[in-house]
Amino acid sequence: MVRTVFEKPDAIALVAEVFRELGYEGASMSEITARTKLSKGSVYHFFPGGKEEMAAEIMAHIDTWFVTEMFRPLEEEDPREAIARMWETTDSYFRSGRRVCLIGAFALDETRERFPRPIRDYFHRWISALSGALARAGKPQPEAQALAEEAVVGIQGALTLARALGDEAVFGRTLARLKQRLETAVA
Amino acid sequence: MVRTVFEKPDAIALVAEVFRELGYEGASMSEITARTKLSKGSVYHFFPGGKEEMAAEIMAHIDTWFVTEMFRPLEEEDPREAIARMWETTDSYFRSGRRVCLIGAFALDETRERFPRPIRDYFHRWISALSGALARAGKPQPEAQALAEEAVVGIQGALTLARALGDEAVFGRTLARLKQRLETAVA
DNA sequence: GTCTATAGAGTGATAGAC
DNA sequence: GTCTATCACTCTATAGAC
Repeated sequence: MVRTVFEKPDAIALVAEVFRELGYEGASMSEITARTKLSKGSVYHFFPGGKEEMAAEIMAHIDTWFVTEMFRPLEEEDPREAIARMWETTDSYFRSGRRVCLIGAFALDETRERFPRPIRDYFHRWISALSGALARAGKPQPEAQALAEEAVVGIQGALTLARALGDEAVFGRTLARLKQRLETAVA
Repeated sequence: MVRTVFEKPDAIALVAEVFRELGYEGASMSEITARTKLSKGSVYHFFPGGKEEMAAEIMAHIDTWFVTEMFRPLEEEDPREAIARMWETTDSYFRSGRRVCLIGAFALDETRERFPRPIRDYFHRWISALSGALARAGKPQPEAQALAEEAVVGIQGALTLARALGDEAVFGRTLARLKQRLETAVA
């Protein structure tokens, strides 16, 4: 019998991809154990609260990653540089449109009722971090807020369309268009 | 024993709302029968193929509705009028952002693998109908296609954000912005 | 009475929890 | 692995339209 030792951060990342691909209801325990190679014992060792705890920890993990890699730079560093890096981070995180937004997917069905706060906070912070950066780059407040909202809306929509059309190019075109528009706005 | 008689179109519409709210995997037979008041007997009478047939008929029903109310007008009628009506139809169909796009939600998880064609065709036809209308209104082709894609991307993104933020206003703002942009483009 | 659509208990399989 | 609850689905009795 071969025993593989997992660390909790690995377990979170592995289970996250199953939820991302199948959604909350679609991610059955048997699919989770089959796809991750984690045993049922390991899964309940890491997540005594079961599926609900797995999803909560995954969302917290995603949120922490975005705060570190994107939101705090937008809030604290040179705004033009942070915005430029945001497009690269977005493209690489979502694998140029091949990976969906787990939190966006959770928002669409009743999974939202289980986790309203983390879902709301994630998008709210993205928009407000970007809006703040645009404001520091010289854009007056109401337009900065509108542009930030347009960008996050566009990213989510492009992820949906890329999956629906089976054509990731729509994601790249959308990012390029939004990047151009924000650069023009703070030029 | 009280017997309620349903017609198939009513059954499709009732079941559609359950799928729309819960997603494909989340819409269990017990939720479907509980929420629609259809008995299991009725459900399997109308949809002998079970859940898969229900979802297929629901998507066909949605597609037919959009073709009649939106895509054919965009393809055949006065383009400026049809585009103006498209914004009203979109706002009313999605209940100003309170109702999600079932086909968009299906695209995000493995449900897409069950119904790749209807999902792809729905969005493809929306974009190409709108692109054609913009072209007939005088917009040169490559820009018409890009604007149409931007509009459909924005609608989908706004539906996700409206649900995620629990704030339907983002949907109204997005529709207003896109409407303005397309009108400016063909002015 | 006939026939079709509905009601809802019952089926084996599989879910999540432990 | 074991548990119970719930899953998708089947089946039979019968209500109600003719």
